[in-house]
Amino acid sequence: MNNQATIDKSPQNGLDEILNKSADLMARLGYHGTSMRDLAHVTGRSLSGLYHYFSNKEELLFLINQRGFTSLLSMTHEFMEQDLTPKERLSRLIHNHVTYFMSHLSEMRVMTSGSMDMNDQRSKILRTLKKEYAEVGQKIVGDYIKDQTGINYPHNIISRKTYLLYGMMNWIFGWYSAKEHGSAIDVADDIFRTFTKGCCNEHSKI
Amino acid sequence: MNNQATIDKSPQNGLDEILNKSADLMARLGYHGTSMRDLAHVTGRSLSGLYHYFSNKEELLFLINQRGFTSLLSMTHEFMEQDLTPKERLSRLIHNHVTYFMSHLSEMRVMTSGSMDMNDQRSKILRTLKKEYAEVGQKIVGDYIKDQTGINYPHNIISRKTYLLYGMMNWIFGWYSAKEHGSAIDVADDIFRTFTKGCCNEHSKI
DNA sequence: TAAATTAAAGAACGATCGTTCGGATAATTA
DNA sequence: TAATTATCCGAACGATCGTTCTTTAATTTA
Repeated sequence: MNNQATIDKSPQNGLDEILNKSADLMARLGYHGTSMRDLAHVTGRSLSGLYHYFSNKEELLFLINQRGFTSLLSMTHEFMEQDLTPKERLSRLIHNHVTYFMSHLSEMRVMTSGSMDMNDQRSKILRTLKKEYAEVGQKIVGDYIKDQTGINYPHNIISRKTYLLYGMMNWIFGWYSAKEHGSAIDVADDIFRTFTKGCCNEHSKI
Repeated sequence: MNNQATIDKSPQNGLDEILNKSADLMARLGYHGTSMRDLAHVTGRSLSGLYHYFSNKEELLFLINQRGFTSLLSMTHEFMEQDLTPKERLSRLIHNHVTYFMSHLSEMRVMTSGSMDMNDQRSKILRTLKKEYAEVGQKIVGDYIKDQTGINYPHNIISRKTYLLYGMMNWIFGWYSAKEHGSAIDVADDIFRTFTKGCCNEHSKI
C-alpha cells in the first residue's frame, strides 16, 4: 500500500480544503453561478455532506472572505509593529498585498467581488475588516506623503490616493500572466515605483 | 391628457432602456444572481415579452458588453485622429475613460466582471473589442514614456504599466463617492498626476 | 380598410436550485 | 468493548430558474 501521508497536491483536509476549492470555482463562475452540487463535485464530497462544515451557501461565502481578510490583516499588523521608515512601510504594504494576492488569486477574486449576498450581521463583520485594512493603507500612504512633502493632506485626498494604489494591486487578476509580466516581486516593485515616482521611472533606484 | 412626450426619468424606449435597467440590476446582483423575472419587473415588461429583444439571457449580457465597448472605442478613436502631443493624448484617454466610467457605472461594472458565461463566438467578439481598446491604451502609454524618457521599453513593460493605469481607473466602482472624492474631472486629474508623477504631486502643474 | 408585422402577455414546461431528513459508516472516547 | 460523537451519503422537498407555446393587442404597411 502507499503511505497515506503522500497525498495529492492538496494535502490539507477539512474546512480549509473546502474553502480553497470553493474559491477556485466561485472565482470562475461567480457566487450564484456556482451550485452546491458543483462544490460537492470538486471537493469530492456529497451534496449533503458539505453541510457539516457550514450551515448554508451564504456562510461558505462569508468564511472565504473572513479567512482572507483576517490573514491579510494579521500580516499587515505584523510589519506595522516593526520600526520602519514610511517608505519602507509603503514598500512592505505593497509587497505584502501583491504577494498574498498572487498566491491566493481565486480567494482574492471572490473577496473583491463584493458581499451583497450576505445577511446584515455577516456583511457588517466583513465591512469592519475591510475598513480596518483600508485605514491601515491610508495611514501608510498619508505618512509616506507627509514624510516626502512635509504636507498633511486632508483625509479625502489621502483616501483617494490610497484607493488608486489598491486599484493597481486589485486589478491584477484581470491581466496577470507570470510568463509575460514577471514574478510577484517584479509586479510589486513596478507598482511601488509607479505609485511613488510615476510611470517614467522604470529603472530608477528605490 | 398628458402630452405623451413628457415621460419619466428614462425617456428612451426599447432595447436601450432594457440594456440600461438590466445593467443596473446585474451590477448589484451579478449575472447569475439576476433572474429574467427580475429583469421583467424592473423594465415593466412581462417575462415572455423580453424575448422579443434578445433570444436568451446570455445574448442580453453580450449586448450590454458590446454596446459599452463599442462606445468607449469610438470615443477613443475620435481623439486619436486629432493632432495631440503624447501627454495630451494620455490625459484625454484618462479623462475619457473615467468620465465614461462614472456616467455608466452599472454598465462598466457588468463589463469588468468578465464574459465567462458567453458562447465562443460572442466572447471572441468581445475579446477582440477589449484587445483593441487595450492596445490603444498601450500605444498611448508607450508613446508618452518614449516622449518623456527617450526610451523605447519592451512590450511587456509597457503592457504592465498600462494595466496599472487601467487598474486605477477600473477600481473606481469599489470606492467612489461623489461627496467625498469630487467630480469625475477631479478623479481623472488625480489619476493622471499619480500615474505620470507619483503620489506626491497633488498640486503640481500638469 | 385590409393585410402584415411587431410588441406584449399568461400559462406552462422540464431542469436545476439550496436545503433537509433519516440512516449509515468511521473515528474517538469511556 | 461499548457508548458517543463526528462524517458522510442517497433521496427527496418545494421553490425558482430560463425558455417556449399560444393567443391577443397595437402598430405599420399596402
